[in-house]
Amino acid sequence: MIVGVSQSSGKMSRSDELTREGVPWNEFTDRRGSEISGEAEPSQYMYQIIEGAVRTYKLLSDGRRQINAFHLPGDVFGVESGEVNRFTADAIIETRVRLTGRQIIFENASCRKSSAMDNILHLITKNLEHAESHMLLLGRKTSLEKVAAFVLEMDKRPTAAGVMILPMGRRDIADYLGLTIGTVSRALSILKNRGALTFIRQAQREIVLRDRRKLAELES
Amino acid sequence: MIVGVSQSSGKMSRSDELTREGVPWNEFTDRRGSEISGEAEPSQYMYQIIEGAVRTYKLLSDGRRQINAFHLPGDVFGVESGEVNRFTADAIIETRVRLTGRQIIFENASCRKSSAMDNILHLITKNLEHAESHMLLLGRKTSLEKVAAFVLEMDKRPTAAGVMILPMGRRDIADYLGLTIGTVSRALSILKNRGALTFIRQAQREIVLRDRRKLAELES
DNA sequence: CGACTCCTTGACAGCGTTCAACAGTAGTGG
DNA sequence: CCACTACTGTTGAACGCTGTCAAGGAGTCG
Repeated sequence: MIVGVSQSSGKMSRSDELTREGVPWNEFTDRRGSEISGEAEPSQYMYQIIEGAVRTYKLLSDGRRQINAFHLPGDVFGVESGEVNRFTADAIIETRVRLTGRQIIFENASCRKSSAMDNILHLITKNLEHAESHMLLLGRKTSLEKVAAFVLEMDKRPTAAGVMILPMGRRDIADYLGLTIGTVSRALSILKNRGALTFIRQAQREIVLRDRRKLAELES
Repeated sequence: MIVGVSQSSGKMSRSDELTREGVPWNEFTDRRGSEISGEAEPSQYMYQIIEGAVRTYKLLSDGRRQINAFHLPGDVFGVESGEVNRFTADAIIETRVRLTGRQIIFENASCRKSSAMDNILHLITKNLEHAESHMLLLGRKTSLEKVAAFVLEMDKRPTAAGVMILPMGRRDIADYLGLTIGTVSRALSILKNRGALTFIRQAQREIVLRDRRKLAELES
């Protein structure tokens, strides 16, 4: 990681507000694939992504992996940890994050009284909400429904600007949806053949949604 | 629901401490199968279970169901809601719960400053932790691993006292694990045949764990 | 251009579902 | 207390969705 210094800026979302509580943030750049924080390590920091993409996941002993969430620019993660991290976080592509000690937030009396606590509660609640919908997806949706839901979810993210550029590969998508690479690939082909989306310039990670209505129906 | 009046009592767990903040709780009894709170309704209350069992779940439009969690005596749920409930909660068996308005907790200044906020954060964090492990289970474990994990999870609950008496039926277990009734039943039979557990007196909901080590190995 | 990784696609196998029959359990009323 | 009924759980057989394995194509980077 390369150390830098950050300054809060940009639009005021709920997560950005946290950065205005007079808390010092340090900025880092993580290379593609590098680990930001590891499962079962003491959790010291919370992170906000400036640029890039991060995946958080859990592993089974034999290597099976479940990605809990993808974090894109603006997202905050690590707030919800207890004493130790419950999952691993690493950079999918080159990523700039800024971080701050968690105890600064939780032990600082002025923070507790301020709206910072509301923001933290809001962030954690959002996480929980996402986790609960994702359980429904993992437990009860078909592969086609899962992939349609994934595409629509990514479409709602700030990345979207006409063309959707996915930072993650098929392996990551599969581990997020509880599928295999092959099934993800097949489902995307089906969606393409049905006219719900198209790929750009033969690059499989650049997608244009052609029929959000059809996708929403397929999501179930 | 039948109205009653409650008084805090019993051992002091993290969730019990919340009941000692001078907050008024009302007590209710819910009959088997009755809905306690519905998805998308405004969320007004948080609940603690005194006796019985509650399931919280989400539904797809065609009736497919995913149970997020089972709540047993002592458990608190509903703290984590935002403006509206994100899931439905109903009683699996006859259940006594006590409830209190959520805004009393969140808007009361004395509560905010006190340890009540720590307890709330702790409860929500526990929920999130459970949701994340459950995603790993739903997305990446086999049917046998899922059922073994379920049995071990229930074994850790206060219900356990030599014999484990499951309040929920096979349908609920299936919808919790992302399986069907048949698969759950088959997996339990396999565990029984392998000597990992036994049923009591032909009652399929009373289980004795014979080999927790073997179950733990099968879990993953 | 060459080597590597990533993605797609096909053939096949297998796990879990579906459907159905049966058995065991519980609930109800005579 | 028993008979009747409805519900719940078990088990078998066949199907199908998704996984597995492999080959080949496309993209990327040196």
